[in-house]
Amino acid sequence: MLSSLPPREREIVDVLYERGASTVTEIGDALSDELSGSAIRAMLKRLEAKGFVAREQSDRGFVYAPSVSDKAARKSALSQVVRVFFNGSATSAAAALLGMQDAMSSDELDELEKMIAKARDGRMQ
Amino acid sequence: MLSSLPPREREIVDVLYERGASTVTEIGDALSDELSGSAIRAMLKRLEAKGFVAREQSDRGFVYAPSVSDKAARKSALSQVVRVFFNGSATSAAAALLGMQDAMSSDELDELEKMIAKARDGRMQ
DNA sequence: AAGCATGCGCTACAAATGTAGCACGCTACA
DNA sequence: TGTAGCGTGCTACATTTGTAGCGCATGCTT
Repeated sequence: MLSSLPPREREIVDVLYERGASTVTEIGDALSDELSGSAIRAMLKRLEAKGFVAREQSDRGFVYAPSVSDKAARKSALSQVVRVFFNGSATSAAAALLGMQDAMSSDELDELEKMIAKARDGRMQ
Repeated sequence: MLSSLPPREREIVDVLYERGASTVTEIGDALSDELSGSAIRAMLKRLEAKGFVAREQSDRGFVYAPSVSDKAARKSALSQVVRVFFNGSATSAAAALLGMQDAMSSDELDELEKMIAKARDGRMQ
């Protein structure tokens, strides 16, 4: 569970999910505040020990990536917000999403309607 | 920002958002693992100092509640997942919500469609 | 070849977190 | 009226986090 991580470690895996596999330098750039390379490396080491990130050699040096699949992490994160803030109702959460500033484009709304229709079909039989 | 909290503190405010104002005992019951009352109180004290929870007297003793409005916290939490896991696309997030196990009831789907129509209207003019 | 910049791991250490224990006051009830 | 129990606050302490510094390799530049 990502939420079991201390804030800084959490921030770093977030960056990793956001940008995909990254080097220490890239992570440093992505972080909100300046942070020494060795500090970041120490974090990554702990995260690796805990099994949240994996690293591998590349031509740019070591790159780090989340070791929990995007899919699983997404699902877990969503369930968490739904449970905590929306009383377990995925619908309410979706509704809130609709209401956010960066409101969706018409195309996106279309697509969403399609998905709803599909969900309805699945439910029918 | 809730994500700046250490795991245990975070867990406690989550409980508070989930159940609303609660006593120390209730919080203890809601937590996944057994935890001494004084431990919980110490957490709450820190959370209070940081401005994340407020407490007030009630007939059942002190009750603690989040001091950041549900609305703001919700929004912030959603933005966070959308940014980190859905590349900033609220639509993708909503789609993922549709696909979750606790899939929605027909009624809920209906309601969601209404909301979409409404969003579309808002966008039109 | 000497010097310089990078990227790395290790270690150390201050600060924050997570937890338990103790002592107090206020019930309630034998 | 003692005494058992609960909720509270304080303090102390082990562990974990967050960060910087050092020294080592590697590769590039002149």
